[in-house]
Amino acid sequence: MEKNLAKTYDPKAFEDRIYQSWESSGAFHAERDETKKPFTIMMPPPNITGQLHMGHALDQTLQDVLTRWKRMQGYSALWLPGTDHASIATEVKVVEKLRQEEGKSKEEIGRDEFMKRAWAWKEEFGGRIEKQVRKLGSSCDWERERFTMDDGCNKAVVEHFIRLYNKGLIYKGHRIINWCPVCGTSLSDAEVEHVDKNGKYWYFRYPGADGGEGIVVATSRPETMFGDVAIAVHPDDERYKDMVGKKVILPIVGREIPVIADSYPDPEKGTGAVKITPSHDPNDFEVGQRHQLEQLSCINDDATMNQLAGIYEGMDRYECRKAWVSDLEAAGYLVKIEEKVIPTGECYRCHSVIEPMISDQWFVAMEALAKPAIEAAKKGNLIHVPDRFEKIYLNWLEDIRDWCISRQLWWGHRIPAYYCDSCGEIVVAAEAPKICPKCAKTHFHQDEDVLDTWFSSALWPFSTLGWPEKTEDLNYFYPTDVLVTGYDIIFFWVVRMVVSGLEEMGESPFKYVYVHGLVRDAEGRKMSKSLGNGIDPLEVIDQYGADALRFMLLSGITAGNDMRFKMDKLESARNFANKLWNASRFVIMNLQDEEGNFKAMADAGQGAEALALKDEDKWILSTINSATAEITANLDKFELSLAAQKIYELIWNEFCDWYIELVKVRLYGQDEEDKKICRCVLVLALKDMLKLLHPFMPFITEEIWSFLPKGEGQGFLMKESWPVFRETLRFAEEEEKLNTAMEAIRAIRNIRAEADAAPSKKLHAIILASGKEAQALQSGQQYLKNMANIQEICFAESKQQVPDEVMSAVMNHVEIYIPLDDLLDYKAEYERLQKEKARLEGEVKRTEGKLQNESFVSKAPENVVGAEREKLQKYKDMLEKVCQRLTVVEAKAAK
RNA sequence: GGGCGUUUAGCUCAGCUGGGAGAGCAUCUGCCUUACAAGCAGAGGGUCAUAGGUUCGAGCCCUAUAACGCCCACCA
Repeated sequence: MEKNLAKTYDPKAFEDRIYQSWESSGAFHAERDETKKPFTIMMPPPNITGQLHMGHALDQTLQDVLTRWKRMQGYSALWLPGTDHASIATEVKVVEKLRQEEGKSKEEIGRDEFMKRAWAWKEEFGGRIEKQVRKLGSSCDWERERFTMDDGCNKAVVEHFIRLYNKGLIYKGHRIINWCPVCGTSLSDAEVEHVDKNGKYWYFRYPGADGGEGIVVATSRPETMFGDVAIAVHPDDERYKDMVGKKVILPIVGREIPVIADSYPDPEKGTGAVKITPSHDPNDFEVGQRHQLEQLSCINDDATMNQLAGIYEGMDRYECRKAWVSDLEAAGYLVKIEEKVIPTGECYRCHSVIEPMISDQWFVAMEALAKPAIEAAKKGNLIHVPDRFEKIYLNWLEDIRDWCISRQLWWGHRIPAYYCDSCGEIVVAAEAPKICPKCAKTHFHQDEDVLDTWFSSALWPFSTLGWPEKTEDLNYFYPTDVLVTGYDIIFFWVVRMVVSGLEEMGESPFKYVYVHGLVRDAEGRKMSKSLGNGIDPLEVIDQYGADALRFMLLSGITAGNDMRFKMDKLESARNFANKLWNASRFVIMNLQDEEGNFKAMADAGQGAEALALKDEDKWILSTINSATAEITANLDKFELSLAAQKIYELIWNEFCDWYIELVKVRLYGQDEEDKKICRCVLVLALKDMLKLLHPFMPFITEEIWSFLPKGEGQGFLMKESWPVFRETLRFAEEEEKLNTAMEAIRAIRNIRAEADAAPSKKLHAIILASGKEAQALQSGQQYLKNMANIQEICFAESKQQVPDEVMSAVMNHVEIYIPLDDLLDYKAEYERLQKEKARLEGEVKRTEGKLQNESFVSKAPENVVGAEREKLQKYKDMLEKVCQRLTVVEAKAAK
């Protein structure tokens, strides 16, 4: 067993091992514990077809940070994982596999056989993504893992369906829906993407049946003309007043159709006359209903033309369009062609053009269901982070249309509706009825269709906790606390979860919706398979470690905004891990003797306050203490990125750059009692920082933790308590003192660099100081000596004691002089002082201006005015000193 | 046609309730100093898109404009 960390940071050496030990010890499992408050997050279930991508990685990281943080805060934190059956996506893949491997279609093997293949697919690939999620370090409760098509979820889906049906909120309707001819199924409105495409308006003449001129109509879809049943004009349109009620002839086809008056046509658009095709256009469908028009379909489910298209039967819709237009043109019906951008609906899965079609489908009546969901957000029972997404959420709900939930697929939850073979009576029930309530016959067949994937996803926050049973889990963990997801599925998922949660549970399924953006590539493009610009999180983890990936994904992001994936950010995160690794190695080294046993430490049983702390000890403890408060406040406000940045600065800038360096001289010194205190503070500080960092970088912090001395009953870091701010660890005076010393150190280092004095060269310093600063530097002499490599410091009483041949720096109440003999570079100093003078003059001018402004003095808060006065004094003071020095240096530089 | 976001250092982005412009990377200069060169020390670099307004005070609030991006919308 190694006693200290390995020489180099190698995440591969421990990440998997640590994850396994967490999981096998049950550390992720959330118990119902009435002494604790629950904290619940439902993982958005990844598709079983999916591979882990960067979007998941971000999503997972955000959730894991929140879960680990709350768990450390003492909540019973449940993060429930699972996968989604992804009806269409999976079916497409299984069909494809079947075709490739066996050359068969799904119809050829039949429904039962197909379902077997699909389940086999699920078994094979469903587990893949779970392994990948583990790689990220996600601390979810695998013992409660669920699948949207497992028994419990199935039950919930059927129950929900039946309940809505019985309330009249689910109905079967013969309506126009979005049809994807390639996927071979209907789609909901949300599943249709709108794309602007270059197209045309063709203007055709429909001659009058009475031999008159008829009407010219523009259309972007000539191939639907076979389904035309009327021409509509606006009742107030003078041009067509006489035509209303008359008939026109459908060109070539010869069928007579009426001219009707309806408010739908816009006289400004096209010719003001619209051909009405109720079967292939949603607007025309409505017009058709208003006027009881026939519904003539001319396109088949696979987007070929049917017999209504006559000689074009069997042609693809676009082939037909071409031929039909040229035939119309030849026959003299084409009036003109106009280039036009046509808004087109595309299938969100396969991007083929949606065909509006009339068919029998199941719908959820949304209007009544939407109301409570709107209320929930308005009343603040549902809070969006950032809040602008509330508007998007509300807009969608306030303008909601009925949701088409049936899909002409096999993989999914089969609709629990049964039809009597004799009389056609519909019975909605969990199981096939024994006897028909209408005709008393006994043969039934189940509806062939399955439900929209999102119908089951909508139940996820409570179906996973056992609903419809009244389980203890449901009672304890519901409603959940936060839902974390990307803005791209607000409509598909978030809205529907809220709706069904309110309907079935009477409470919003979560209090907060944390919405994150997309992870784009370095050029800002969306990562996509077709572009091939995706970056595989697993490869990144392999190379840089999961901690680096997680930290990188959280750095510099804001809720709701997209981010770019940059390799240099990743390296920076990895470097940070490395920095922590080495600092920890240093700490551990100093705790141990040659055999690796822990040396004696001052007893910190009563806390750091009980120790004989030196100023720098108080400073670092105080700094960590206030950072703790800030980081916690950031997390409370979902400002994960700011929290991550603060812990980064704390570890690197404060602890590594200053505290470790300050304390080295003590560790290498002779005072054994003081060494004990040093070790103690180092461990205390490191432990607190590891805790603060743990939610962000769980692996490295856990690994380091395992090497540190632990108290009774201490095990995993992930089980430790989140640090809290302690009033007794606030040391304002020491902070001020150290800040003065640091400023002086920086000033001396600057002079050294300017004068090109080697870092190894010992220097002397003469300091002229007054007030608190004088005291701080007097008692902090050792800091300057160690940190700026000063051999001797002389505190002068007056300028007279300062030799001529020096370089200088001016601080508030402090002047530092460094004799440099041959290395003197007055020119450099002159330039620096000039700049400093200009800066100070600016500051003096600005503050003076403010203070001379009477309304500022009278209206601004007192403390602001006071601070401004102090600043003015300080700057004037410094400016005076700089000017004095400048006259000396100017003369020297001139020589 | 509506709505939203972004515009801050060369690049990628932070900037909490309005009170002296920040980080990472890149650049320049020194350093292999016994935790770390995946590092240390020092330095340079910004009219916070533009124009108005509110305010004692604006990167932040209001109005308008521009560029880029996104979402929603049933259009022939």
